[in-house]
Amino acid sequence: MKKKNLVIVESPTKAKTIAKILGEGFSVVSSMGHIIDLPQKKLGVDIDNGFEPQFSVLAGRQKLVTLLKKESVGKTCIYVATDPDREGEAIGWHLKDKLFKKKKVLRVVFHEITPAAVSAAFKKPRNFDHKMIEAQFGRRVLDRIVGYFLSPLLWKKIGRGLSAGRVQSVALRLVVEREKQIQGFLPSEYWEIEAELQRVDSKFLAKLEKIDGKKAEIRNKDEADVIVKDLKNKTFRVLEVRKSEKKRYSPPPFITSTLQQEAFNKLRFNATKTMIVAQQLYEGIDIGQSGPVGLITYMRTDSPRAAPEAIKELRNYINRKFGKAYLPEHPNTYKVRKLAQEAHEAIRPTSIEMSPQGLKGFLAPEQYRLYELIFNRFLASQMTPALYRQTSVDIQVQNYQFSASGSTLVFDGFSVVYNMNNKDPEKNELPALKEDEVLDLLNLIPSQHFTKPPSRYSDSSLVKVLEEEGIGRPSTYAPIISTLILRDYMRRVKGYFHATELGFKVCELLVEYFPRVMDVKFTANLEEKLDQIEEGQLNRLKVLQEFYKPFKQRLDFAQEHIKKEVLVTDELCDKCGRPMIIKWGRKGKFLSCAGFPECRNSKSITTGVKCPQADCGGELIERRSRRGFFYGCSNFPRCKFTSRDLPQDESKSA
DNA sequence: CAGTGAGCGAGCTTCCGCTTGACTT
Repeated sequence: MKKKNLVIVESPTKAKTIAKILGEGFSVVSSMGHIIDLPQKKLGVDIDNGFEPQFSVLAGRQKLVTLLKKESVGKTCIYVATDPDREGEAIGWHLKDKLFKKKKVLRVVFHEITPAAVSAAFKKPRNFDHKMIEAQFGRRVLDRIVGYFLSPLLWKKIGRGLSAGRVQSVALRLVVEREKQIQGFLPSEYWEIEAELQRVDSKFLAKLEKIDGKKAEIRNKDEADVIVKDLKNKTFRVLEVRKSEKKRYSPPPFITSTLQQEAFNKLRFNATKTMIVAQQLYEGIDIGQSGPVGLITYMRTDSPRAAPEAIKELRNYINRKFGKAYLPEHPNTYKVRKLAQEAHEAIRPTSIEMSPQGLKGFLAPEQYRLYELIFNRFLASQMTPALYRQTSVDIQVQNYQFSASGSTLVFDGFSVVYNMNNKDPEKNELPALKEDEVLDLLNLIPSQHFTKPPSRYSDSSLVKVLEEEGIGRPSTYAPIISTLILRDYMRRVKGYFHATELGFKVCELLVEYFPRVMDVKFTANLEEKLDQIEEGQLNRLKVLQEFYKPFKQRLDFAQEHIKKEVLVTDELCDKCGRPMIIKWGRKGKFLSCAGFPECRNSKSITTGVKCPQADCGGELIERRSRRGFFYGCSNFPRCKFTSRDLPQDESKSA
């Protein structure tokens, strides 16, 4: 039978699934994201003419355009089934507007790729939502203006090839500010005193909490010694025993941000690796059936909702495998984040019957580990809470008060399959205690501590803040991190981000001259306005005008007032005697004669660490390649020494 | 996982958000 209709979706995997559901009569092709966009080489926004965007076919996408046109020949209707969010609406509209102006084009939306949802959607197609498209155009144009105005400012004032943008620059700010907190942190000493107590034959530890009714603050050894001495041979008496029951609720199924966080915390995958492996699971694995099978739903999502069919299947599974006690009376539901667009459902296994163990032989080790994580998280999401019995006890010793607490697991619930990162699980088992009971003091243990600075961001914690603040989208969390590293604004050292000197410089310039754009809340405010455009209460032109006027003023001011940074060193040019200055080139920093271009002398900046190769005499230089940073010898190519880390220089440790 | 580079500045770089592929060395 001849196919009468054309369906366009965004992802090829989705195209395959939908083709199967729709069957005969529909030809399904994918756009692979945006085909039409602003040009890359120029601004592409007519600022004086209502900020009109100049959209054209993206470089390298012409082939796809030809294919789509060919596919459309002889079709009665084109159904645009791109994702049901702002971007999807715009992708679809561009297709209609630029490629199929004279054709019959209808919009179809569904939030789950299940036969029921897809069939229902095709029964009630609609027209394009122009308010939604306007909101996307507004977002697109604002981002273009911010990025393509600020980046050249950085080229002019700091160095070539740098970049700035609404999202990346705020992410950079978070990392830089954390770095500053760490640099400025002064550790302060404090002491804790624990008492080892005994009742009949069971022992436990209690901590000194209060002195004279106030929080105990012990600053040094002398103070601790005085207290320890004072406490010896005193009576420890139980003041109060409190008992409570605590529920720990099951976690929601994964969305992109939480998957990236947990994959880092539990598997040590960075955000990019998590997405690569998830993509493999989504696209399909050969599991001995005819053709590959997609093991998980779409991995770029901000919604924790799961398809009703999937929840039904899961509840049956829980009942069968774990029993009634693990199945809540009603399905668990989870809150959707405020800025979520909910185009896709949660990340979950496509079938709960495909257990990780059963697939182990077909999966690469990292695929297995990620699939197991996703599988167990989804499983846990529809199970009953874990139940704990908590006991806490206060113990009085004259004007001192000690406390101890312990908790015991009464019922494991969801935690039988998924471990949330609990704080130290109950090492302190408390005996049964009664009020007024006197305890034997076995030992007093004072211990020295220092306050610690906040820890640096990791893939996990950075993605967490970005998501909480509404900065970036599921498809961009991993690329944001990659960009900041690529620009050398920060480096990943053992999984944690260290802001670089360049990162500091760029951040400080932007914060000083563009405080509004650099505000962490800027994106959330923008999102509110975009929502208002979608609701018809605001128009795109107004949003852009309000933003642009003060922005342009600040830009002009910055252009005029920021002096091109010249970093003079104490080194002198060995050709002309003028001082050497630091410049940022394509491959990082280098020393240039201040007399450039009359004197073209340049040198590498050495680390001051000698090359460890015997009889080499060179010094190590930081090098930059496509794969990141490393240290090489100044005598290259004669000496080919390289190292990822800076070796310890014995000549320097005096 | 191993291995990355050889001058950088004079005409180039850049955004955010969708999505995967890849004629060349």
